[in-house]
Amino acid sequence: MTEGRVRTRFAPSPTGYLHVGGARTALFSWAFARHCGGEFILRIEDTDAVRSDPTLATAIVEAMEWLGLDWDEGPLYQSERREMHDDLIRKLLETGRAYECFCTAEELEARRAATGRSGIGYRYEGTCRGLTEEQREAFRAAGRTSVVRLDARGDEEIEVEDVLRGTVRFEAGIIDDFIIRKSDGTPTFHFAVAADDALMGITHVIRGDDHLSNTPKQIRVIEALAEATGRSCFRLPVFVHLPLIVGPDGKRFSKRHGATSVSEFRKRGFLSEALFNYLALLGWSPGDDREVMSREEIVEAFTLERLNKSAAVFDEQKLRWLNGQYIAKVPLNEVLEFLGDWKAEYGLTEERLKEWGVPLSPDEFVERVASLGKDRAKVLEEIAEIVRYFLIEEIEIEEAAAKKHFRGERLIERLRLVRSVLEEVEPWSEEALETAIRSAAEKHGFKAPKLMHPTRVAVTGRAASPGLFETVFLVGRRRAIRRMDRVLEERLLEKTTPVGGAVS
RNA sequence: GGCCCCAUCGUCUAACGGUUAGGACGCCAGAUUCUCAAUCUGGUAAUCGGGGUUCGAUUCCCCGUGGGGCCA
Repeated sequence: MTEGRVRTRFAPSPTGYLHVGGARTALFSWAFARHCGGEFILRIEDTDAVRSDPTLATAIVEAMEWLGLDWDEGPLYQSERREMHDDLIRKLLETGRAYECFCTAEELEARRAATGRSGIGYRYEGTCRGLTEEQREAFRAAGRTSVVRLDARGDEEIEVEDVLRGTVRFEAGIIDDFIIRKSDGTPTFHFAVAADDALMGITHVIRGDDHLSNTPKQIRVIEALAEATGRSCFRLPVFVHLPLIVGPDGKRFSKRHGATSVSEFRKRGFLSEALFNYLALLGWSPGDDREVMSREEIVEAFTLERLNKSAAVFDEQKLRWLNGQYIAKVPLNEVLEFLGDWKAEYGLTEERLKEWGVPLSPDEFVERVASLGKDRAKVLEEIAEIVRYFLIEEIEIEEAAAKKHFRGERLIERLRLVRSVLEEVEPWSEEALETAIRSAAEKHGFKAPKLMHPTRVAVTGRAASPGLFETVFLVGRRRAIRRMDRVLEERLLEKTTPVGGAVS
């Protein structure tokens, strides 16, 4: 036995991807074990062969790894523990703590209906509890299948000791003789969970709030097992029932609220550290004003006492903010890795850049552009969109941007002026561009921004971009001029009568 | 419906009987820059309601209300 040593576990069932709610539960279990110098175990609850999918089990394991939630034992598969479960159920049968039940679904349904109130809250009466061996034989001979039920009778109320909620009392008789082995021979969830947690020496069962109501059943399983086997491992763990994560409508956070699985967030370009940090802060706080915290800092500060009792709304806005904080710190090469092969995707060859008039190698160009996107993105997947006009030939001019900056005195003249600067400036560099455009502005009596804003819109199609000179530089001399020309042409076509005089 | 849990700004939370109820996200202003982003300043905004207990309740107790979970 691991006396005194904290052991926690995370026990997802592979019926879906790792949900952020599950991930947070795992995170708290993990952080508690790490904080205490204890052990964290990953157990896959794949007992339900029908609904379980091995692919999903793999996906969950990967998501755990990605989040940095490493485990000391596992992944253990519950399905591989079948023999142990069978042995224990046999023991319960032998000692009379459990019994075979031959009631058919139809019989149960009829009795349920007879209780009225649409049958909600029906409790099995224990009909098969006192069956003799002869009666059982008769049922078998008649071709009836059986399940195994736990004799869960008790006169005293069941107390669940929960770290967050104190002692939660359930009235005696609230639970019936529930099934611990289904007719197909597989153990039920309540049985397997309780048995495995005990068998594995789990000291703290940290799980979702939704299991609180089922805990009395699991306590009954442990009690029965202790009695039937006499083994000391069958004693109650400390329970910690975490509040759920809910959507903006207060309902359990689910697909209809948008992305919910860890892998989706990963795909969209949320960083592992950011999601980890955010999840840690959802229902827990370090007690001081820290918000941006590393895994180490979280482990260091983590205690169960600082967990919150009420449900928390998943706020993607705040996640985005945190993610932005981490993106700012992440090295560019990691961002590039996420972005994939831009050179291939956008055809950024040596020749293409040369044709655009960008005096950079494809690698340099991609780095510069990605870096500009990185500085502005809250989520990695947004980067390509933010810097799109650097990557493609033809751009759309956003209407709002045009409306805002293609106006005012001598617009055409200003655009032509900049165009001529782009044509003549040497060398094609950020610094030279700045000097040339600013002096041209001064020379012709314009405030620099008067030249810059329309230029930005013409060259990027948008009212917002990185610094104008760097932007123009990266768009390239030829491509920038083409974009200016296109705007000039369209403006002139728009106004049938030429505006102002030709430039100089 | 029965049982159980929960309740501080819109959201995440701090304050474990005594604070002008603090911080963060968002939002709104301002500073800064050529715009955006970032950054910095300032502002907006909360103790669900009613009873108790107490010299004093966000905090403890009860009831109500609301939300959620489990039970099929």
